[in-house]
Amino acid sequence: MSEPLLSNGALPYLDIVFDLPLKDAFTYRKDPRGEAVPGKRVMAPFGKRESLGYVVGERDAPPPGLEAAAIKAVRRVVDKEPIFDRDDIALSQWIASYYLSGIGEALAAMIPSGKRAASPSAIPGEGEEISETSLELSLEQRRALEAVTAPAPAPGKGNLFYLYGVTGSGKTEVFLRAAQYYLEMGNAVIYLVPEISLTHQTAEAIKGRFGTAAATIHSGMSGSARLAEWNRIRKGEARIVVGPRSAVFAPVRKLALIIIDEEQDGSYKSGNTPRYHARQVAMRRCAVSGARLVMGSATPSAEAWKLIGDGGITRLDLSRRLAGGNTPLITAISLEHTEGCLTRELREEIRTTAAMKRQTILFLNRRGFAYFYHCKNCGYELTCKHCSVSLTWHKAKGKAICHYCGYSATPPGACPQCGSLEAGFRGFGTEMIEEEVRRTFPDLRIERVDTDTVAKKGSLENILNKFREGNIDILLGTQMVAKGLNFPGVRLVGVVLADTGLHLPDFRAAERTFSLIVQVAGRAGRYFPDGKVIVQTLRPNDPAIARACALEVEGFYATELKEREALYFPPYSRLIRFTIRSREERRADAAVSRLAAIAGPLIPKGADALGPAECPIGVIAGNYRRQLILRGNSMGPLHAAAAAVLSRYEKGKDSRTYLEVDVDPVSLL
DNA sequence: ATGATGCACACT
DNA sequence: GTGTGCATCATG
Repeated sequence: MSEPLLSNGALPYLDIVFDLPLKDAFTYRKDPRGEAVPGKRVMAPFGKRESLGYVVGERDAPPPGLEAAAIKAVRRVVDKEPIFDRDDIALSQWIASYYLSGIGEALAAMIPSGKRAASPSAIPGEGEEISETSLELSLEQRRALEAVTAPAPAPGKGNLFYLYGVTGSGKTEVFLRAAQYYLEMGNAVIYLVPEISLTHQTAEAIKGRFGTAAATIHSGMSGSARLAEWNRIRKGEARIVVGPRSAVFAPVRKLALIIIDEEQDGSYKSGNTPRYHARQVAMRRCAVSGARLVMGSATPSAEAWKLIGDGGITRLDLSRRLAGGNTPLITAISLEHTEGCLTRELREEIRTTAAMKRQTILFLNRRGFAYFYHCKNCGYELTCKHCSVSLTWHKAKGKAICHYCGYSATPPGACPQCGSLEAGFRGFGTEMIEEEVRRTFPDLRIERVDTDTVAKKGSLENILNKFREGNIDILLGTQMVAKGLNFPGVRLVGVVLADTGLHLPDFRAAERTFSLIVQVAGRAGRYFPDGKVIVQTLRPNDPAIARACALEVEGFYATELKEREALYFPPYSRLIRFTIRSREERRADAAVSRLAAIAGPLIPKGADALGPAECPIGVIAGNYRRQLILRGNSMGPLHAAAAAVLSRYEKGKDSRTYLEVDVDPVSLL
C-alpha cells in the first residue's frame, strides 16, 4: 500500500491485538532494542502463556486506568520488517467494526499463513482463452476499456464499473487490457476470481501475459509458497495479483484497479470470522485509495443489479458473443411424466451429439444415488442422527450418508415406523444418473465428477484432460463441471434437474437457480453455432427457470427486485444475522431467547427482527441452531444496534453456547 | 480463545 | 473436610 509505517522511537509503549474475538488492544512495553514497531508481529506474554500479537500502534503513556507496573514487555519480535502498513491496519479496523470481529481476527485474515480452512483444489485446464497476441477489440470492448481507464470526473466519484455480458463476450480481454493499462502506468492491480475452478487457470493465463509481474495466492499452495508470493507482492516485484477472495488484501503499493470476475459468486463471502465479503472490502479499499473497481458477470448479484439501476455503478455492456459463437438454444423440458431421470428429448440429443462425434456435459447439483428415503404409507423420512437433513443413498458405498456431517447408516428394508414395504429412496443424484446413463448408452464413454469421485488428488485433472482430448463422450457431475470450464468439443449441456435449490428457504433461491442455469448454458455453443442446452425441470413455468431458459435477464431481475422490495429483503434492506449453536437444545433455546430479549428494546426505528427461530437446518453435526436476524433499511443504525446487542449478550453468556454474527449474510441456512 | 477462580453440591 | 462441575472473569 502507500507509505510504510513510521515509528517514533521515543514512544515506549505499544498497542497490540491478538487473533481473538476481543474489541480492545493491549498495551505492552517495547523490547529493549526498540525493534517492535507497528505492523510487525511479536510474541508477548498474554494471560498464562505467550501468544502471537500484532502491533497496531504506539503510545507515550499507559491507557487511562492502567498502572505502568502492570504492563509487561514484548518477548520477541517475529518480523524483521513490518508486514502491515498504516492502510492495512486502518482496513483491519474497518473490517472489525463492520463485520463485528476483533481487530486481530481481521489482521489474521489478511495474511497468507495462520489458521485457514483448507478448501477444494483448483480445477486446472481450460478457461477463457487469454491470447497473448493483441487481438482487435470489438467496439463494445473498446468503449468499456475507455470508460474504465478514463480519468475520473471527480475523485472518488464514478470509480465503480460493471462489465455486463454473456460468457464468451470478451470480458476477460477487457479486464486484461485495463490491467495492462494500469501496470504500464506503474500501478498495481488485484484480479479476483471465485474460490474453486478459476484461480489456477486464470493465474496461468495472466502469468503468460504479464510474466513475473504476476503473482497468485490460492488455497492449493503450500504455506511457504504463499509466503514467497506475498513477499514478492509486498516488495513491489509483482504488481498484478490473481486470487480468490483473500487476494483482496494483497499488500500491493499504488493500487489502481480491482477486478472481480463472476461477481455474483458466493465464494466471495467468507465463511469464517471475520465474515467479510470481498466485494465490500474491495469497495472500501477503492474508496480509500481512489482505485477503481470493475466487476463482471452475465448474471450480476441482485445487489449489484440494483446499484447499477440506481446509478452507483456504471454499466458497460458486452452484448455480443465473439468469434462467431451463437447464443445456444435452450429448451426447458418437464420431467413430470418421465420414468427415471432422462427425458426422451435429452436421450435423443445425447445420441445425436455422440453420432456427431461431439461431447455432452450433464449437470446436477446433487451428489449421491438418490435423494431421500421416504415411506409412501406413513410419510416417514430417514434423516441424519446429528443433523436435521435427509440422508442420501450412496450405492457404491452401500450406505446412506449425511452430506453435512458425514454420518452414515444402513437403510432399513421396510419402513422403521410403520413396517410398510412401500418405503425407499426417491429423487436422484449424480450417482444414479451415472447408472442410468451407462445403462442407456452402453457404448459411450462416461465419467462422473463430484466430490466423491475426485477425492483422490489428481483424478479431477486426469478426467478433465481425458475429456478435453476427446476420450470421454459424456462428462457428468455437480457444480464442479458448471463453472469456468470450456471445452471445444462440447455440443450439448443437459441440466438434469434445475429445481434443486429452488425450494430452499432462502430469499436468494430464485436468484441462484437463475444464475446457475444461465452460467451452465454458457458452457454450450461457445465454440460451435449449433450448441444445445436442455434444462429438465419439474416446474417449467417457474419464473426463475423459464426466464433463465429464455435468457431474459432484464426481465428476471425486474421481477426479482420487485419481489425483494415487497418482502423487504436485500437489496432493499440490510441484514445482520445472529446464529446460536449448542450441543443442548434447551441451552440454544434459552440463549436465543435471551439474545432476542436484549435485542428487542435496541432495535432502531424502521428496523425489525426476524425470529428468534430455529435455523432452516435446525441441527448440524449434533449442534442445535437458532437464529435471530436484524433487518433495517440502512446499515448504520442497524450496525450500532448489533454491536450493542453483542456487547450486552457477551456479559453473562452461557459458555456452552456459541454465537456467530454475520453481517450481510449470503446464505440463511 | 483459554486458563484461573470461586462457588455449589457430593462423598471417602 | 476435599473433590468434580460449571459459571464467571480477565488477559496489559
